Amino acid sequence: MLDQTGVDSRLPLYLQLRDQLAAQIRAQIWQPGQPIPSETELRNTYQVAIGTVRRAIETLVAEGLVERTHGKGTFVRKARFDNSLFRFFRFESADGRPLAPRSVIVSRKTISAPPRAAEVLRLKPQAKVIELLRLRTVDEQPVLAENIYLCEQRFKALAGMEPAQFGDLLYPLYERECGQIVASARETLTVETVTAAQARLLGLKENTPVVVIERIAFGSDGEPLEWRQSRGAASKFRYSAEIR
Amino acid sequence: MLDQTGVDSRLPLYLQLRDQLAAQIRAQIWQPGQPIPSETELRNTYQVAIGTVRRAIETLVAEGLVERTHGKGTFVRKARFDNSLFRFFRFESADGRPLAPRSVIVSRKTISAPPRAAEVLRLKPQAKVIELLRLRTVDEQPVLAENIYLCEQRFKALAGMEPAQFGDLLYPLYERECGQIVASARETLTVETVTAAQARLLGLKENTPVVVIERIAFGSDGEPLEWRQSRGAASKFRYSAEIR
DNA sequence: TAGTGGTCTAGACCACATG
DNA sequence: ATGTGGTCTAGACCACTAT
Repeated sequence: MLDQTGVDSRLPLYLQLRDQLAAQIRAQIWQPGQPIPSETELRNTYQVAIGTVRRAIETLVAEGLVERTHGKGTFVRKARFDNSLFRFFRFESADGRPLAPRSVIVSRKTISAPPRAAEVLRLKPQAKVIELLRLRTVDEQPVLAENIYLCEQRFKALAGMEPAQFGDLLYPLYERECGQIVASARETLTVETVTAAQARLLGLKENTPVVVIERIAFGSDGEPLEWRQSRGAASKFRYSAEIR
Repeated sequence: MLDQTGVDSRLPLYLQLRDQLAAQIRAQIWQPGQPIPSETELRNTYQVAIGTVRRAIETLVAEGLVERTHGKGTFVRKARFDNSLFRFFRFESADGRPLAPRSVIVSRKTISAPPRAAEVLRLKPQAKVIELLRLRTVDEQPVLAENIYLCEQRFKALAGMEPAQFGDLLYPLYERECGQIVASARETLTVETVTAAQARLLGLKENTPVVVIERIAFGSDGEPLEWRQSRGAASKFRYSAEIR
């Protein structure tokens, strides 16, 4: 029925099919923005009922891997998701024009994982991780300081590149250079007073309150890919969430 | 097919059925915690295919109105949702026991709606609203100050009651006394420094940073029911959210 | 063992997008 | 006109829960 490339045949059929499709998306066999085969085609190639195909695709839609449009088709979703952190800090230039945040990598090191990083990324205690310190600016003003941890295994390619070449957005970089696609994230917000080092980085007075956004970013298989802490002045912060 | 009590017959069948079922849940014909009729029963009474019944119920599940358990049935969900705001502030007593927050209504007035309240609750500019000021305490210590606005029409019953009788949780009260069930909410978080009045209420020093949680609570029909602003010391704050 | 929801089939027909 | 996804039917069979 389905060829058995690593799918668990104890799962319901529609989930086995979902896994097959997800695997092909992950393997970039169907490129982001491009359509996947139609329901009828999938029914033929996998020899299952059309309803089962639909169920599998509906699952992928719910997970955000694909998008459907009525008469057009089912398309692999581009990871537009990035930058979404940034919308939580509101910065408006005087004339209200939209402002593009810039990023500077302040440092990049390969170190053995701090205990908390290893725990969050589900690595062995002394596993290697890449640590990035990154500063995000708007109109030359520093606004966000970020500590980012990545599993060295998965993100080897970044250890060899010039940090200046990383560009302003990391998630497209992860996708392009390391084949790692961020699909979802969990964020935890707290407020603390700024440390001396961070006050210097951000150009804040000491004891200013800062918001800390701790983010764990997950791949479409649910594995944690990135652990990130972002700090910015609390006074410029705004965050929205839906409940239920 | 479906009897036409206010459902839009231009909608797909499964949505018409969803609306019918949702109406009966709202009308308390099926009580929270109790099962709704089985798929087969619904198929018979409404004369639609079983798949259509399933689709309608799946929609209700997604909206959080009912819960399904395999061999048991489909149950109207109890609004356990309450109290969820409170989990965003972490308070631990010295011995780590779980602490029940207490509530005190500091004031209750019926006033004509402030502009922002009217806007949020989608009322006419000078419509009457009930304004509650409420203080939440843990171990006798004040921790959260809340301003709450409710449409007077919908929540008439509260204008007549003794505020001391309200109890510690408002949402069950809304449900019991006014038949209003909160199904979802949108929260927006910001940080500001405390005003003198609130500093007094919360027992904080002036200029302490506080987190403001502005919440709009919606009924299952998507109508805004309550507008609430909660303020608490930023140092005791913790908030989690899933993205995508 | 009976009753419930969960999976799966094999279609028909409709609505939307595009050439 | 063709091809896509969206709705709907009328079942069969399986898995879970309770008695």
